[in-house]
Amino acid sequence: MRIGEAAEASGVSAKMIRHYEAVGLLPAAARRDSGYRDYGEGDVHALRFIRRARDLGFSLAEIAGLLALWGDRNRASAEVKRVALAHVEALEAKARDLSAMAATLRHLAAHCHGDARPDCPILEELAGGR
Amino acid sequence: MRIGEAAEASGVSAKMIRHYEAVGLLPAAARRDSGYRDYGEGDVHALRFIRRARDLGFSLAEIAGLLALWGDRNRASAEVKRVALAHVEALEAKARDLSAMAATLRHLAAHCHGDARPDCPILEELAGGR
DNA sequence: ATGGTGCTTCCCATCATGGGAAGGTCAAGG
DNA sequence: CCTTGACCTTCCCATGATGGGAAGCACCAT
Repeated sequence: MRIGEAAEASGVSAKMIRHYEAVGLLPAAARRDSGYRDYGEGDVHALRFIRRARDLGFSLAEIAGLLALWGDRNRASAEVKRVALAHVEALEAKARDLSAMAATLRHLAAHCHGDARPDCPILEELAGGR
Repeated sequence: MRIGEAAEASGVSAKMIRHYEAVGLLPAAARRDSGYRDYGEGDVHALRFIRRARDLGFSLAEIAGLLALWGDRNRASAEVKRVALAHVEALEAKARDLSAMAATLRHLAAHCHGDARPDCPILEELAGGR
């Protein structure tokens, strides 16, 4: 199938499919005489794999590792688990950071009148009001 | 003071100070005869304001708005509060997304033996194993 | 005057993604 | 047979915030 159909079938845009090939995440696709890229079911599976991994927040570098593990029948599941849990830690840390920012800001906003008056603890805090 | 001292005093790198000026977040700094940028206390206050806003996850575009509000003595605090709460929503949404990813992945990892055997529900899920 | 430190501008890289231009390919229909 | 339109190709540029590094100028202490 052509790249547009592979994109449709996998949920990865044609633009990104070409990009993944360019950065070496995917092997160079087969070509028709016309020069068009030609994909099979196996390629679509790999693309779906990548999309799901992206949906779980893995970077392309991490996905490259996961693809290698996926393709290695003798891999130890311990290795996969290690990569996954390291990523979980990173996700949770980032989530905590964002939640902390949100909490701080929500606290400041709670003390802001939010009316026509100009005084506002949010700006005062940003300006270094302590 | 020169840019290095302003960077030291504000916690914003010299590189970023120049960048903020280049993108219009800050007015062009005063210059000495030598061509060196010259900063005063007011500039350092603005830089600290930016750094604190960045620490709370505001984008440079949002900060531009906050700086304008900060400099407007007649602003209504309602406006500031509105911007802040919209940002809180965005932060919380992003935190939820990350937490959801982490939870999904942690769940998958919990069902992965994590030993020398090759079978692994994490890869199976990514491969679309349902 | 010399060395070292700090400043200047300019270009490049990151990471994942998309927009868009210029031009080639192919199938359907007049 | 030729046109039209949808699809493909490559290549360049942009995003957002930050940093690295090079080439060259300014300044200060020795």
